[in-house]
Amino acid sequence: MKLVRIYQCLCDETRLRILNLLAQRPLCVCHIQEVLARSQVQVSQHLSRLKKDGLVEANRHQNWMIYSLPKKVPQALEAHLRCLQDCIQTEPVFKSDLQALKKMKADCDWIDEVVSPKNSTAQV
Amino acid sequence: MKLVRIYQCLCDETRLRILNLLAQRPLCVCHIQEVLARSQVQVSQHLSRLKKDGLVEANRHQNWMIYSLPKKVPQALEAHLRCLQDCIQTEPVFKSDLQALKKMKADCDWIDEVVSPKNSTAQV
DNA sequence: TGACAATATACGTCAAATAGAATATTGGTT
DNA sequence: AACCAATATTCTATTTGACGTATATTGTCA
Repeated sequence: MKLVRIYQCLCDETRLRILNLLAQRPLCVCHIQEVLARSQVQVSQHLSRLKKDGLVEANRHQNWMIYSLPKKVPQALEAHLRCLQDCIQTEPVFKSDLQALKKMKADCDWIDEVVSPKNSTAQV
Repeated sequence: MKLVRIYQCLCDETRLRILNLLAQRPLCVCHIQEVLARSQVQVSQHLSRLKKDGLVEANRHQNWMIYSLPKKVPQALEAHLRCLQDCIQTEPVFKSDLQALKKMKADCDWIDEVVSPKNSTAQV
């Protein structure tokens, strides 16, 4: 993957906010939409942009698309995502996004179950 | 400095190539122009873009503007520039730019003298 | 199957970024 | 002062990106 592509993905604040959220946990579109207070279309478009370049991956579960950071990414990308994580919390938007996310914890706990079920028969 | 600004600077390949060159040594516009085989205007415009956000600094020496990476940059920027440096050599363009630069070494050695003169009276 | 919920895609529009041409600026030289 | 070399700026055309509206897709459930 070309280096410049990474930066082209990261050069939009909405996408940075999305990645910041996904760095916490897998989420479905509606949760992201709610935290960012952006339209469904906008969130969806940014997500598909990120997916196109492999910065996120998507898995459908029933009606919901669960987006997450891929477990395994190219080395350059991994380095940059780590660097991003190191720097991002110094900015208020990102911090408050995480707080908003925490408040919704109950709403998205089921996702953790789906992604890494403790009991493999316990599917929703 | 806002994080997204950093990425907006880095999301253009020409600018990445410029930064890659400047990571080696201070250079004047005409050298960059030659290595990148881009027009004077284009190089100048990208440089002024980078300067606007503090990714490079400029010092005039006679007819020449000497561009260089600032010694001291904000922490987030520094982290990202380091990350960039770690990753950039895996791509052919950047590697060959450095080789082209080496071939011009003789042409730009005077810059090193100007930037950090061994003998302070030895100005061109 | 019909209706609904969650998400995606298509298309048009507007703003911002890029590149090129022409011109301006700055400093040195004669 | 006239001229030249190096670089910057302005103006304009073109491209690209973001966003909104409308619509399509996919899966669930009655």
